[in-house]
Amino acid sequence: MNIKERIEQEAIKAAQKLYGIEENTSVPVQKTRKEFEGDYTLVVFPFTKAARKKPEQIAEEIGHELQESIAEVEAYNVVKGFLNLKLTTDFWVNEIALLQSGGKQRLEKVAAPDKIMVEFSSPNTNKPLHLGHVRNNLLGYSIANILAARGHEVVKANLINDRGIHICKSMLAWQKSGKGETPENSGTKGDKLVAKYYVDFEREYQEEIKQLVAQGMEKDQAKREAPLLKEAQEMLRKWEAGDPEVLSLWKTMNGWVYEGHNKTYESLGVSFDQFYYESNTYLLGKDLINEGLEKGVFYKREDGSVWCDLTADGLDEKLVLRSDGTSVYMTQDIGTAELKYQDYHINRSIYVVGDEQEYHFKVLKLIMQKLQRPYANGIYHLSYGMIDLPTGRMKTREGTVVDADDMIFEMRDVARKQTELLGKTESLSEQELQALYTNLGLGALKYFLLKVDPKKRMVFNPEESIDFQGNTGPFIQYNFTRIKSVERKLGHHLASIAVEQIPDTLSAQERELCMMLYSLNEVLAEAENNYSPAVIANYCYELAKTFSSFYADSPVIREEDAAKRNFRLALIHQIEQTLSFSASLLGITLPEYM
RNA sequence: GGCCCCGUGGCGCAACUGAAUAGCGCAUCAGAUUUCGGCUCUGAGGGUUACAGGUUUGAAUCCUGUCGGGGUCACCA
Repeated sequence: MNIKERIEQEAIKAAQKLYGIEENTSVPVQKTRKEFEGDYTLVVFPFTKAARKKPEQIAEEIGHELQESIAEVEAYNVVKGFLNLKLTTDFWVNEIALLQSGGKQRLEKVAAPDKIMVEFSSPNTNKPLHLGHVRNNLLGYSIANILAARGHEVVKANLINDRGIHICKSMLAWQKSGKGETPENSGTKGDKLVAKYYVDFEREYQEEIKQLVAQGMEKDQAKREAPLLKEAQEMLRKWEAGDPEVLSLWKTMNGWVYEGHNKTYESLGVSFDQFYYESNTYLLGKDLINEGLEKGVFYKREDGSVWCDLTADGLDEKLVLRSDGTSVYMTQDIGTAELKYQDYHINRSIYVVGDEQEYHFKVLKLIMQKLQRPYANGIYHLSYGMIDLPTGRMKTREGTVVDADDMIFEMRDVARKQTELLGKTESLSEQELQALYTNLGLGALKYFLLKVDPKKRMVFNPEESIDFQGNTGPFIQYNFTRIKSVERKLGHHLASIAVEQIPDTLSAQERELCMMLYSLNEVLAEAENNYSPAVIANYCYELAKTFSSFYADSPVIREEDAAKRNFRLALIHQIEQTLSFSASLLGITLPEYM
C-alpha cells in the first residue's frame, strides 16, 4: 500500500472513530498545491455532515489523529477545509535510497494480469502511410507498451486490408500502363509505386465519367458504368474465383506495398507480433453468421441478406451478410475477433481505429455479446481524432495528404539544422550524428502527437511545423543529456551511489521530484485506465521540467554537504532512469549527447 | 433530422475524474550564464472555462436548454 492510500485509510478510520462516518465514504487525497506547505492534502468536506463541525476544526482533529497513526507524517497545517500533511524527510530519502539500492522495484505489476491484443495500424495496401497512420501507430504501440509495463500479457496485431476493389484498381492501371515497372527498376519505394497507379486509375476513371456525362449520361450512372470500373470489378471477381494470373499480380504488388510499409514501420520504430490479412479472414465470419442465425441473433430477409436487429438496443438494423452471400466489413470483423480469441485466448481486445468508426465498433461489441462470446465484454475501441490541416481534412484526391516518410525525413532535417546551429556535438562520429538526428526528429514528432488526449482532433500546420523548445520531446531529451553529462563529469556510474546519510532538509523541488518518482505507478495506472499515452507524455514533461528548475539552483557535484551531494546524485540517477523508461513507453529514445 | 464527440488567455495543450487564487508551453515584455550543458532558468502582462439556467458546502468537470465545430446513420472499408 502506498502512502497516499494509507493516509486515506487512516483518515477514514479516524473519522469513523471521531464522527461515526460511514465506512464507504471516500476522501480525496491530492498533491498539495505549491502555494501551501505540505506534500499531500486531505479534503475534509465529505466529513462535515457526519461531524456537524466546522471544516477547520475537523481538519485539525483528523490532522492530530494522522500524526499519531502514521509515523511518516511529520507535521500538518489547516487552511479552510484542507488538511495539508507534510511527510518526514526520512521517508522521501528512504524511498530514493530503496530505488537506488534495488530494494524496491520501480514497477508494481497488476495482481491479475490480462491477455490483451492491441490491434493498430491496419493499413490498406494501395497507398503509403500518412500522418493519420502515424498517430494510429504511435498510439497503438505506446498503449501496448503501457499495458505491458503494468504486467499484462500483450500481443500487438496488424490487420491488413489487402483485398478488395482498391487494390484491383492499382493492379489494373499497372497492367495497362505499367510497362513492367517495379520498385527495383524504377527506384521507387513499393508503396509509393502502387499508389501512383492507384492515382492513375482514378484520373482515367474520372476522365471516362466526364466523357460519358458529355454524351448525356447521368453522373451517378456514369460512375457505375465507366468501363474502367467495370474492368476493376471484373478483376475482383477473378480474384475471388482464384484466377492464377490475377492472384500472381496481386501477390506481387501487395509484396511491394509490404516492403514499403515495413520500411516506414522500421523508421517509426514500431513493430508487431502478429499479422492478420483480410484475404484470410474475410470468409471466417460466415460460420458465426450461421451460428447467429441458429441462435436467432440474426435473421434472413427474402433476398437472402442477413441482418441483426439492434433497435431494442437503441441502434438500427445492421447488415451482416450481403444477399449474394458475400461478406461485408462487419462479417470480416466478426470473424477476425473470433480468430484472435482462438489464436491467443485473449480476454481484452483493443482496436486502435479512428473515431469515424465508433458506430461500427459499438455494433461489433454488441453482436459479439449477443453471440455470447467470452471475450465480448473485453472489446474496446480506442478511438482517436483525425489530424486536420489548417485547410481542413487531408484529402488523397486533392494531394494534401502528409506522407509519413516525408514527415519523418523533414523532422530529421530540422533536428539536424538545430543541432548544427548549436554546435555542441563535434565529438560525435557521422554515424552517431545520424542516429541523433533520428532520435531528436522522431522524439519531437512522437511527443507532439502523443501529448494530446487521443480522443481530441488535432491540427497539424506544416508551415509552423513542430517545436523543439518548451513542452516538446527534445526538451525531455535535453534534460536527460544534462544528467548524463553530470555522470561523465563525476567519472563513475550514478547507479553505484548509495544513500547512507539523510540530508537535514529537502528543498521544495527535491520533495517535488521525490513525489513524482514515487507516483510513477499511479501515473501508469491512470494511463491504462484512460487508454492515454498523453498521461505519460505529461508526466515525462513535468518530471523533466521540475528537474530543470531544480538543476538551475541546486548544485549537485559541487555541493559540499556530503549527505546532500550523495542524495542529489541518487535523485538525478532515479530521474534519469524514470525518464528514460517513461519516454520509452512513448517510443522515444533519449540520447546521451545532443 | 436521430445518435455520439468537442468548445479552456492571441495560438497549442493541462487540470489526478467535484475542491483552495484554473496550470503549462509558444508568442510578447523584463531579467539570469567567465560556475555540474542556455534546445535552459526566474519574473510580468494576458481567462466571467462558448452562452443561459440548475444540482452542490464547492462546478471547466454533473443535469437541462441554446449557439458554434466535427463525426456517423451504405448490400464501402
